[in-house]
Amino acid sequence: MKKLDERRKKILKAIVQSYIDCNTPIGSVLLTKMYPIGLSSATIRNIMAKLEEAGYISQPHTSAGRVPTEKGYRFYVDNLLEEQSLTLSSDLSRELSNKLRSYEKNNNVLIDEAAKTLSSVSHYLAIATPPKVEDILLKRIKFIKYEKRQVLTILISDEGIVENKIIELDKIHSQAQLDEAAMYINSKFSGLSLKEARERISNQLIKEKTLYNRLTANLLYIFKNIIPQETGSQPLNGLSGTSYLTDFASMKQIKGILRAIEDKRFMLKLLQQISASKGTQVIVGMDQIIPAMSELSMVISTFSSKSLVSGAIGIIGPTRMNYMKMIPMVDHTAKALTKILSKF
Amino acid sequence: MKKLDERRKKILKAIVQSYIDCNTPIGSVLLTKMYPIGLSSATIRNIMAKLEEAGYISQPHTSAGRVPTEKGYRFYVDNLLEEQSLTLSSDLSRELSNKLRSYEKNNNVLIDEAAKTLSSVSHYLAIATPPKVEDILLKRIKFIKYEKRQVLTILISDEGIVENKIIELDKIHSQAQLDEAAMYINSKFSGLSLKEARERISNQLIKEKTLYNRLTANLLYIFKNIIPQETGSQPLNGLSGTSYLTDFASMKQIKGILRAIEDKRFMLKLLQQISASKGTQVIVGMDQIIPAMSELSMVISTFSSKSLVSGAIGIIGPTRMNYMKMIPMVDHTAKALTKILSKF
DNA sequence: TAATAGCACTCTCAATACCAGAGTGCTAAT
DNA sequence: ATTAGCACTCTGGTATTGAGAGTGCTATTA
Repeated sequence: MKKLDERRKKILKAIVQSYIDCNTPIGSVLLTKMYPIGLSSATIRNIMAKLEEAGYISQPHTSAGRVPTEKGYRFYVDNLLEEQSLTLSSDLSRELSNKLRSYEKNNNVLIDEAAKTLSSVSHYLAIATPPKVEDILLKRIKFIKYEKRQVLTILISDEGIVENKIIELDKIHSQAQLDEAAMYINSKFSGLSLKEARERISNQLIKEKTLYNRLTANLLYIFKNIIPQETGSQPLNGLSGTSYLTDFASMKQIKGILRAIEDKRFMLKLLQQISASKGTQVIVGMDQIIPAMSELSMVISTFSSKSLVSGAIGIIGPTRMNYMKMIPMVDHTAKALTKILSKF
Repeated sequence: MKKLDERRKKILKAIVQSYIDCNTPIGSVLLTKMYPIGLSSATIRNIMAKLEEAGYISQPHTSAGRVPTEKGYRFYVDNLLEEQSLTLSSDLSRELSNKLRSYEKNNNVLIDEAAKTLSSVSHYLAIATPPKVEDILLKRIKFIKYEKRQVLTILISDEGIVENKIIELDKIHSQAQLDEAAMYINSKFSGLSLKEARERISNQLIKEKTLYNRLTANLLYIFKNIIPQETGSQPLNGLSGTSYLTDFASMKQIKGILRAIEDKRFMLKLLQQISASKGTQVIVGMDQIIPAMSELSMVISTFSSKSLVSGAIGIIGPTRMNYMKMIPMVDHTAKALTKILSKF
């Protein structure tokens, strides 16, 4: 799998790069002209034949040039991109960071803006998944007497207000009573993730009905129902550059992508894929995830906030995209996001 | 402009409808076969020549059939669609209403869901603009002492909580002090629209600096800044069925539409267009609004909530869509939305 | 006199043929 | 081991052609 001698690597790299440049199958003659390899076209042809046999490149038809296969791209990304060349121009790097810094305040807007910036510099589709709501750590809950039997309930995490709702109790209670109940609930559940909190409440409500007074039990129940669920119906948070789709995707691919975006199950699969390992990674050929999305690739990276809740941000483009530019771009953006989120 | 005799109307209607059905230019012979008009193809040809001269239909090229022009569609929609035929099957009507009723709770989700339903039954792109934030009527503002100098500020309207934020004051104040300031502010501004409120505060802060004590002035200032602005950057609220685009739009059109959606200025233009008159209306040929969107039409309707704040919901499809089905669909959905929103 | 049948004409679209260009694999020579 | 040379193959663009569909005009009919 990995035993390609130096000469073959060199040729493969040249093929991939010129294919990325020209978007046209690469023939042996053309290659000798573009790259100053000290070899004749005939020799290149021999090497190409070997590379094809090994599955790294293929011919669209007899007597066309060669095109990298998925395996070819994979190898290129993994072994042929040297670290040193993966740097962002300092101009671009500054531009990315600055744009983001101006949106520090609001997390959702920040993530949206990150996707927007990424798509506008890459000219590909940018997507960002917000941090999983369920993993947010609860700081405290607050009940505020509002009007008659109505109570304003607020869920607060380190990142700010998570959820708030006006709910209606069956009886009128004083603010002091509410405070007492809140204090009790906080003592038991603050510090947990929302998911854990919900689960624990469910258990306790069943087991120890008698432990709580009526009000506390009521509020606990309400608390549980207020915790936002990962419904899968909420719209995709950061999504930008859909109009670039027409530049690099076919009708079929566009349909596939748009459907995936609306569907949201796509995002879940995606998250599974990438959450396995941290850092920036490249998915070559997305037909594994969504059929009809072959020929498309993804460069994606994870970011995280102070409380270690993490999301992902990246781009979707043609498999023949310029990885040398795109990888550092995504990487930088994700790191900038992490920096800003952690500071807050 | 309107003086088409009965026979010509009949022919125009037949042309438009069969073009909608077949999506192919309609010739005189074909027409006589499909519709039992008591006329021969030669006669039809004569009439067609007149209709073409008057600008209602056109030929893609000599010796192809005729295709309706925008003017032709316009006339068809305005004069040739009889009221009686514009009814929804009761099945579909029930389906639409039921689906919506299950989302009564949350306005934004409700509107999203309405768009989703609309796109899934029409197979076209559905869009919905949420009510203008600026027109929401302010019910009251509330300041809640939170922690040390921090204060939780909540904006409430008839529809529920509009905005909330934790802000930081320069000094510590008691809840009583905060309540007093809130009471004062409420007495002055509750009942106004958010827009009006903001404007008035600006004026008063300039003119009557001396009238308020330090805290009230501070809170007024904060209040003003918290009022959500129509920034144009917030993502489009209800948008569904983008993947259907590939079924009826060309690459160019898709690009145009996607760009418009991301841009949001599109929505403003749109709202201007339709807010002029209430009810369901048809925009034939959207190149007026967005160039590159010719051949596309829109069926859109307004809806409103209790406090008369109104939004719009509709579909975008090919100009040759089936208006007889689409108009009642959109109409019904908008009415159902209004019903649900008013009840709440 | 309005409607119609017939006919010559026009234009598109699909199929076919053809050719230049680019690329390959193989063989023989260096 | 590398290379030059050559015969062969395949695509993509450009003509060419013929069938099909539709029109406008004219002569005919009721």
